Amino acid sequence: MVTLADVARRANVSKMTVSRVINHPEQVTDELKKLVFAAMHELDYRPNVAAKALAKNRTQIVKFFILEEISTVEPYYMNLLLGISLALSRHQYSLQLVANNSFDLGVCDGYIITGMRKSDYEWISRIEKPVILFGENLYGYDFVDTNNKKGGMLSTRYALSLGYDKVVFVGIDLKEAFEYSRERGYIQVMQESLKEPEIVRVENHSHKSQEMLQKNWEKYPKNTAFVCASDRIAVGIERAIQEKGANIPDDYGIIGYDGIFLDQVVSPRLTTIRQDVAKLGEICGEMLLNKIEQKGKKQGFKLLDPMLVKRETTRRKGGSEKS
Amino acid sequence: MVTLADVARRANVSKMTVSRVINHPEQVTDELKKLVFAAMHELDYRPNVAAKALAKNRTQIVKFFILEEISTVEPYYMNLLLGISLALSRHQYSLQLVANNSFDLGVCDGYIITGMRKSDYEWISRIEKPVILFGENLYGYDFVDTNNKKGGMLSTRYALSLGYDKVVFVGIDLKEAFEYSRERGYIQVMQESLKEPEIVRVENHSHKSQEMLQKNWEKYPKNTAFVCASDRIAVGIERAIQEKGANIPDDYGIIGYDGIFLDQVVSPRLTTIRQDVAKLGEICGEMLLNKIEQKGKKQGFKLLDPMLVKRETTRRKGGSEKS
DNA sequence: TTGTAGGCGTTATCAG
DNA sequence: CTGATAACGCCTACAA
Repeated sequence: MVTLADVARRANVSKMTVSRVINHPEQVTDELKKLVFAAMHELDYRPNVAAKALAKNRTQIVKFFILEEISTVEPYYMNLLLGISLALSRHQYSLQLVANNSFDLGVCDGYIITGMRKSDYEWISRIEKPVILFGENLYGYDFVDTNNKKGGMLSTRYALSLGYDKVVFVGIDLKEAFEYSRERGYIQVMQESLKEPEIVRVENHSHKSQEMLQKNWEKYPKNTAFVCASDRIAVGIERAIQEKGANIPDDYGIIGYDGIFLDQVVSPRLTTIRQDVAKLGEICGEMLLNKIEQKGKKQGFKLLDPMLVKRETTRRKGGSEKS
Repeated sequence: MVTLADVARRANVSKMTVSRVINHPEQVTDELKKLVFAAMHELDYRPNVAAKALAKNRTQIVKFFILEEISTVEPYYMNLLLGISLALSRHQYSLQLVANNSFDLGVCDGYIITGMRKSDYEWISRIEKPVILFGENLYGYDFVDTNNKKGGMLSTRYALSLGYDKVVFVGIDLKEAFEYSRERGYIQVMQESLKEPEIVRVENHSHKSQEMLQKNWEKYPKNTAFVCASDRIAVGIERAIQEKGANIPDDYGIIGYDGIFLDQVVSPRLTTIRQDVAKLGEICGEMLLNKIEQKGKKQGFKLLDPMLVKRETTRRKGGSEKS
């Protein structure tokens, strides 16, 4: 195993100079830096994480809390984790996952928390180490999310542009910020278009949205588009329409939200709002590492713009659009 | 921070005695052990992972390699990861995820690898640190999986018991061990029942199995059951049958394989073979930790029995069965 | 069975 | 700007 000392010997400097080249390069002359880098490269030096952690009184571990029922967790979480892990690895951090509401905080340098609901506010506020939330919130916690309002605007605007007469928002029956933001985007675009918003909310299960539409079928005449707050909901809407024998996308349009996995596995494939979840994960990781580095300093929030993915549950305007 | 030294002082023993109580309790008298445990408890002592790692020349890190295209990865991987992480955490290990075929092995104590194909054999065999595969293989690597043959037998036997006349196996178009095992289970039960096996293979996408069935619809008369090698495939089969306006489960039965997420999100809900993926993950983690502890000693393999989950894509025999 | 001394690889601190 | 020294908390090896 190559250590700092080996590199130091090779470069004819002290261990401290090597250490500084790594951690405080601005304190070292360019000349020495060059020498040291060369030596590190020749010897293929890999810093020893444990030693660093010990010396700095760190763990180099981040915990990822999933507060939702794991069975209802969206499949895109896998991508989120990949992104997080990527960012952490770059800084020699690694990951522990915590689910099932085991409130044991354990030993680590910081937390990424997802699926926070109002009721979690209290105990999260007690955590002393740095925390970043995945998912927007109104409690002042630092967070990362897609721009949910923009997502709602994107899909609504697109539905209107395709000439659907009635555009209904099918939301998730949760009083949470991300949901309100998507609805706000919908409402804003509707009002700008001088249309009356119409929102219905269901649990985030395909069978619930399916049931909702079956029961209220007569409320939705032909030429209606359903702008949904999740792909799960969109899938249920799609099934209900198919059951009625109506035509998708000519009579009815559907736009989902999430764009990972589920959208691909139905037929016709969902037009949806895609979030770059892996990227979001990366940003989460970086933000947390910064916060750790800065002794818990507030980081604010970061919103990533979502994209519209045009597929088979909405009409074509004509022209060639990507599938 | 409470250290070994603090505990030692409190218990009026040396640091080494405390260390021994933790790592080699058999070398310490019961009397002292009691004292030490009491002291640890009173002080809420938590061992410092970094220090331990440094002293033992370990990293306390395990890498998880995903060799499949991440976009085709099954949603159940999230549960697998939770299981792995749980096992690792118990032994103060943490996790790094690696995807996108970045062949950088990095620094860690061992690897869990999933999605290995024949072409990966070569480079995996070069890895010096302990490796456990998730997914059965014929190359002598230690692995953890469900009993795929048993899974194939379970679903085939159930289909036959429900009186479906023809029972067809819709497999995944991959020359891999897990697929062969599922097929073997199917074939064995068919032969025991003096029925002719009939196997068709498609890519593991719902649209592919759907297409297959659309094209070959006339081959499958009423009273056929499709035993599928994945829920994805089963979902496509279900859609194709519905398109034809045939009745599920009376005219046609469907049984999937995996039992996480996808089975719940279609309608009617899939009868399927469920794997306890989180448990599998836990076992993976434990097996790897053992292997690390035993300096790379061969661990063999561990198969977990899958379960049949009876839902709505197969007939009822009568009686009350869980949904 | 228990204790002592030394070292694991890194970084902070202080001196030059 | 660079170097020597002393931690960081634990474990191995050896001594008692």
